[in-house]
Amino acid sequence: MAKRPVDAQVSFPQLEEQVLARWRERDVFRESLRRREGAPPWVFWEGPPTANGPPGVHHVLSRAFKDIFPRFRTMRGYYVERRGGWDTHGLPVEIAVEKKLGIKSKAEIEAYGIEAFNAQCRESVFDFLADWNALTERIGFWLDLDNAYRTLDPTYIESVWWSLKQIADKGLLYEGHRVVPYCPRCGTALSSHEVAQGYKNVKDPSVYVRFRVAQDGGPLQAGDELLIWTTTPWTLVSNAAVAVDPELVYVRAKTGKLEAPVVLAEALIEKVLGDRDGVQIIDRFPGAALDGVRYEPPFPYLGAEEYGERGHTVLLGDFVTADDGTGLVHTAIAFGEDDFRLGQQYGLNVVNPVRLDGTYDDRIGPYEGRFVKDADEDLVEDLRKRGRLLRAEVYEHSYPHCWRCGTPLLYYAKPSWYIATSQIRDKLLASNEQVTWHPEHIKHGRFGNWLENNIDWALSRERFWGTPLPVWRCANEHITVVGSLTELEQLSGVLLEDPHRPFVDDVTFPCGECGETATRVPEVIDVWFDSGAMPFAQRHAPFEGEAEIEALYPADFICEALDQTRGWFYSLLAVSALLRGGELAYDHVVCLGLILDPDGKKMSKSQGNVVAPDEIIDRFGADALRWYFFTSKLPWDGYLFSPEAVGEGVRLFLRQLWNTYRVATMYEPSAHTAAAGETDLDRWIRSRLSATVTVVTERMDAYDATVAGRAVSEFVDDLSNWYVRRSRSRFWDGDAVALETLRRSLVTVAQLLAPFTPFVADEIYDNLDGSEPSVHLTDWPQPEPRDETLEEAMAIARETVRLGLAARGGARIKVRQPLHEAVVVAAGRERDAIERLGDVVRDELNVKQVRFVSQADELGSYTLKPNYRTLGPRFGRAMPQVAEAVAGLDADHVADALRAGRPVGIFIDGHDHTLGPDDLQLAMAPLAGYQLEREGSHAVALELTVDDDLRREGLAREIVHAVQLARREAGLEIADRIVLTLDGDELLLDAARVHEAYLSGEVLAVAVRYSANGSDQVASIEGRELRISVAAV
RNA sequence: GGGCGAUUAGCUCAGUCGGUUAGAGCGCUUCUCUGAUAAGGAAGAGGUCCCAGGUUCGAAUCCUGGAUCGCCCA
Repeated sequence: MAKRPVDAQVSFPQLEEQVLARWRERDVFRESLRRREGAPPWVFWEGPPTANGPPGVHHVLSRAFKDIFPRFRTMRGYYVERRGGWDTHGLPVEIAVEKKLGIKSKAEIEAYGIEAFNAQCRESVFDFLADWNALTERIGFWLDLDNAYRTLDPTYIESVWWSLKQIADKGLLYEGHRVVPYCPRCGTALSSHEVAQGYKNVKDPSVYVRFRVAQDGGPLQAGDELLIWTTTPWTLVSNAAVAVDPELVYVRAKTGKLEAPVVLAEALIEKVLGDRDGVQIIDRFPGAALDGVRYEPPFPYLGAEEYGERGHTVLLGDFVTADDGTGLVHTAIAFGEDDFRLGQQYGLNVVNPVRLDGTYDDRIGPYEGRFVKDADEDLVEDLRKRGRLLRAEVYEHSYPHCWRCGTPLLYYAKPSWYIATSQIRDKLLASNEQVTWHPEHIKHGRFGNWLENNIDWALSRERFWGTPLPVWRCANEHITVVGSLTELEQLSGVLLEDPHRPFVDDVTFPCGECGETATRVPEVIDVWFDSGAMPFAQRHAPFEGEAEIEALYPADFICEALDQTRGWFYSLLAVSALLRGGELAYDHVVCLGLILDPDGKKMSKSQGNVVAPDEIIDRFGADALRWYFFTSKLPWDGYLFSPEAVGEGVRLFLRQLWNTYRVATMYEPSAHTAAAGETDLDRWIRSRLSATVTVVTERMDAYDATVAGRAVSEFVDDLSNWYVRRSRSRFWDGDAVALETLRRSLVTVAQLLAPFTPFVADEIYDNLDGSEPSVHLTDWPQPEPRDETLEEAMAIARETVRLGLAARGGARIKVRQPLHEAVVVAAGRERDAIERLGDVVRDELNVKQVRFVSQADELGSYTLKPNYRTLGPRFGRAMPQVAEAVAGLDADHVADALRAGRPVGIFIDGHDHTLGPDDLQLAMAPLAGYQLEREGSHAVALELTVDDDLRREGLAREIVHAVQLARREAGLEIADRIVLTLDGDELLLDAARVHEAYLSGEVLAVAVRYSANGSDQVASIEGRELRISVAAV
């Protein structure tokens, strides 16, 4: 029996707090782990969030999915360690601290002191830890927060160092150049995220410049002019080469305005030269023909020899388009991504005449010391004077600026440390190949493409708060990569308690090769490497615990939002591949979509459309929010989030479940009903339950919470709207079998729901069963054998009822008015089904009997349709003729034939063909004059004649209804016995007398009196007056 | 500019292997039932399956191109 009464007006948020208290008291989470000790492990990795801001509703999404599958797997018998983790390093943390301190540049940070600055960072990353921990618990995300790993811990950093040394030992760590968006004023590179914040529409010069060909080459002659276009004249002083598309068609042409022939893409003649008519094309050739042509640079400050052999020549590039410009692209190695890559490809030296503060160095003679952007105008004027300018315009476009100080960013080649991931691309792809992605398209789409185009991992950041790059270098450029704190101690004699900057910067040691002093390079590493190292770093491996990293891989399950494809999903895979080759890093990934507001806009603070999780949870509860995320749609396409949508789930599912559960606690089983035995209805709901267990298990095994959850909700609907509804009178009688069937169903539902809505599931379990301290400590239910015949029969019976009720609706006869007969068209299995469940059908339709006709003739006629699904493949092109032939058949005749098991012949294209029962679809057509509802091959008709007996019976039911209302009006409890006094219209009183036993039973009257009474309530039944008095006894 | 995804009823979403009357819930209208739970049941209105081509006997579904939105990258 239930331990507690159940409040119909439950507050789910309050209930959840009670359940949380019970979990704490009974130590349920830890107990769930203890009980599975020694069981097969199922490995989950937590992708660490940063706790320097409050958690949002999108964090609840990922945390809900990170919870549901571990809970499910635990119930399935696995040991699922769930260790929390915090990402603690990185530029966002630094920026938050800069804001707090009111400083804006690296110089200011250095002035403030790196030690003090990093101390601030260390503190701020846990500013919102309490919020995160509270939310994690409140939403029922079972995660070991007490032992959470933190990327700032020396043990964690040491594991990261170890892995970097492994990578360096394989020759995959190197220093190279990289073009980054750089703010010359702040003296720092910006992350892509920061760059995205700072785009502004600006007017830049747009100049077409003439480069004179230096010597004959290919189709060109010395003195010809290459036309190039740029919006950054300041980069022309370090022009290194010109790029053309090898396949694009170029021309050598004479214009009226210039003496020398010019060279440009044919497609752009009009755009560049203004008109086509005055242009005389001398020669046409593909860009490949220009390969190697030597030209004179626009400015004399840096000679070709500075760049190497291919300096100031035409190169072939795959990024050149004929969309704008001239089809010949000015290439300045140090100032553009494409330029830089092309330079690498052709072995050009990186020559950068711009200082870190954005001014030219002494190599650019007259311009030395000038801020590059400010030199644009003078440089253009210089070109004009020397006859090197074709024309100069103003060009409006969007260009990135520093979001902090507004300075235009420069794309700028800087030295940087790389991991040569492009060398292990095959291993990355091999590892990805073994991953099961949800949704599947990520694998060869977004993620696979990204891996295919893998470029080396730019590992270093010139910042302060991060894992220091464990690389030491001496004056002779000898490199030492340090793999542990102990190793550093052995080299230097210093054992660092805190390996962060600035302490680590002070550690030096004599170089192992030459004995010169080695000092650490200044960089810290990309935070993504931190998180990618979590599989081993969270355990301080290989220094503690597992000495073999291999034992820690792979994860069975990880889950993050879509934006992690190039983030954590990549860093995990890459770190794994760097250390372990192409082995599987993680088996299943659930990749969640983004949460948008109801208008489809991304939630952001500046838009003011952010929904705080507490707002939803306080109103509807955590179960409601979880349920919404799991079942409202497939999670990877993103959500249009609104509180109302969450509320709908509460109303439609949680309330229905709760009320069904409440029914199960309202009635006591009574001994005398125990022998009544099990009915078809009981067997039906058990079979449905079993089917539900099967489907939920299967879908959850496949990481499909959506379909699994919806299957549970369909079952609860069947339980509530059919089983409970049909079992009311048995519950009222205390039928032990019915009550036990309901209770058992709900306990199993609670188990199925435990991973979805852990609070309400546990409350139901605890109150209805409670043999374990929590539903989360039970084993996942096993399906029992099903009775599919009965399930099908019930479906047919319910369909029959549906049609019958529709027929009543059509005839406008209330359900309370009994009718003699329902006539049902059904044969074979269908007839068996309806006969078997005849009580249900008669009762629901309120008819005295159900009569069957096996043919439609009495109620309507058949129509006939070809089954395209079977006939299409067979007849193909002849299908229209088949359809025509079928339409020509006599439907009733065919129905007879098929019923008798005889095939039907048609004649097509001079051949006879035989059609079987599967090839034809019979449907009912209505016949006039009957109150008939039909659908497909089903039909139900009602006999509408109401005689006096039926009329009295109908009136008796109306009276019952009226008395029930009077009881309620009088404030009586549901089980109160009454003395009933009736007076009024004689026809009504007559009906009451005839059906007095029925009436008394329904309204719990110990006696019925027919007389006038002072305290009457007046009811009107079909316009006749009935005065009712109810007196509790 | 490139990649990936999405587009189905007023709203939120399903739609299996291509099969001929495209579904559900919510909302709306009408009715019904209430000893059934802020419920239940019946009926109704509501659709250019984003657009245009193509493949096919047959396309919401497959192919090509385009539009719009979102994400990622440049």
